[in-house]
Amino acid sequence: MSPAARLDTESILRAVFDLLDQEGVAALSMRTLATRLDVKAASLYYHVPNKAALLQLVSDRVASQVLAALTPESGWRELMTGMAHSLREALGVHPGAAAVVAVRNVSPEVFEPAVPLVLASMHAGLRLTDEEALFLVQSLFILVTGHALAEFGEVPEPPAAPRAYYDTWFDIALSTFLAGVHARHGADAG
Amino acid sequence: MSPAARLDTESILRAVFDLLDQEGVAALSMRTLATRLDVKAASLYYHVPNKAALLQLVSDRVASQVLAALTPESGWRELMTGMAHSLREALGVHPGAAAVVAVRNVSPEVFEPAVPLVLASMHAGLRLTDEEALFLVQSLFILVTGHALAEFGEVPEPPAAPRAYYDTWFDIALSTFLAGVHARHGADAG
DNA sequence: ATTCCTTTCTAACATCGTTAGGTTGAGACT
DNA sequence: AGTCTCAACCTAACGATGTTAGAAAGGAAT
Repeated sequence: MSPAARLDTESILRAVFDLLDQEGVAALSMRTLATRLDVKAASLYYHVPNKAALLQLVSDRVASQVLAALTPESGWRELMTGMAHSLREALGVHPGAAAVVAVRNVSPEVFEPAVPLVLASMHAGLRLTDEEALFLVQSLFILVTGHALAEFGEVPEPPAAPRAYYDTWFDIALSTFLAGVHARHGADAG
Repeated sequence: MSPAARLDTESILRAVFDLLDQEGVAALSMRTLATRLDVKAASLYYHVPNKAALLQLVSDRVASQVLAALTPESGWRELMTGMAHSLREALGVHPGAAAVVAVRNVSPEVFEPAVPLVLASMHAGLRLTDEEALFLVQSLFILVTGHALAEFGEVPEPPAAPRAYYDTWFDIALSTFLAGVHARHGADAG
């Protein structure tokens, strides 16, 4: 080591979230980001390969938070409602991140470690293949992300409709999807 | 009129779709677009206020195509499967447009005219309020769009998985959602 | 011919992501 | 102590972007 590093990937990522939350995705440039960190833009490239990789980090961070919040040994319904709610909450805390997460697929390194837990829960009370289980979970992810995107289009402009509107929409979308999962794969149904 | 207009909003929009299809959203700049039309970039601004408005036109065009394909006097299931399939087909024909459509809400001017038809179909065989019906339709829209986005992330790079993978995923997501709608609101259920 | 009005142009602005190459300064080694 | 090394930052510049102001072009109307 040498001149006590002012920067690292983690601190940069934190600044990205701050900037995203306060100014929105449109205000996120390598220069505005660097300014927040009392540094020049080029310095960021020592810690991060490029902007795309930085945004992928944002997406993966949100996803890994959601996956880390999963409770093992739970049933499929608990898993899916938990996932949906914690994802929605994460995107509610970081509204500017919704537009970033929505257009990016989660990295396999982030998703794959959670697969066994997901499959175990999905098979607890459901009759389906592994492939079907993962498809359903990914679809739920898409549904929640897309919903958040509709709510926080271009932060920080406030949503067009009141919060309650999106809350009920979310509840309806979620419970409808879960009802479909139960109807098609529920252990007590066909 | 004067020097026989080479440009109009419609021809520009066509060129946007062509460019989107062939080179992807990353290659769509006002300059590349103008070059395709044998014109300089600034000329576009006589016909379109800015790039954001142009992308909104793309989104609205896709949406209005989908809504125009709806068959009146149909049941809710026919409506929703028809919507889902024609939206997926439209985004399959214009893969680069998926990223554009996904991050934009459909303009009210495009959506509202279709509301009566949508509500009539949704009420044919379903017990729910108007608000619930619209929520479900919008959720389906989000689901299909998000799915297409996962498939065609950054066109024209080919998808990571084979076509069949996304086909079965799509079928599972759609039929699960529809099963949920039926389970929760089917006229013969509770 | 001259005027008028629509459409396109040239030229420029600020900002963007990114790279090449120079500077700094703390710890390691003699 | 002096010197070397190398991580971590800087300056400066590149080309590309969206956008605007204002000039030019060229039919249509007088």
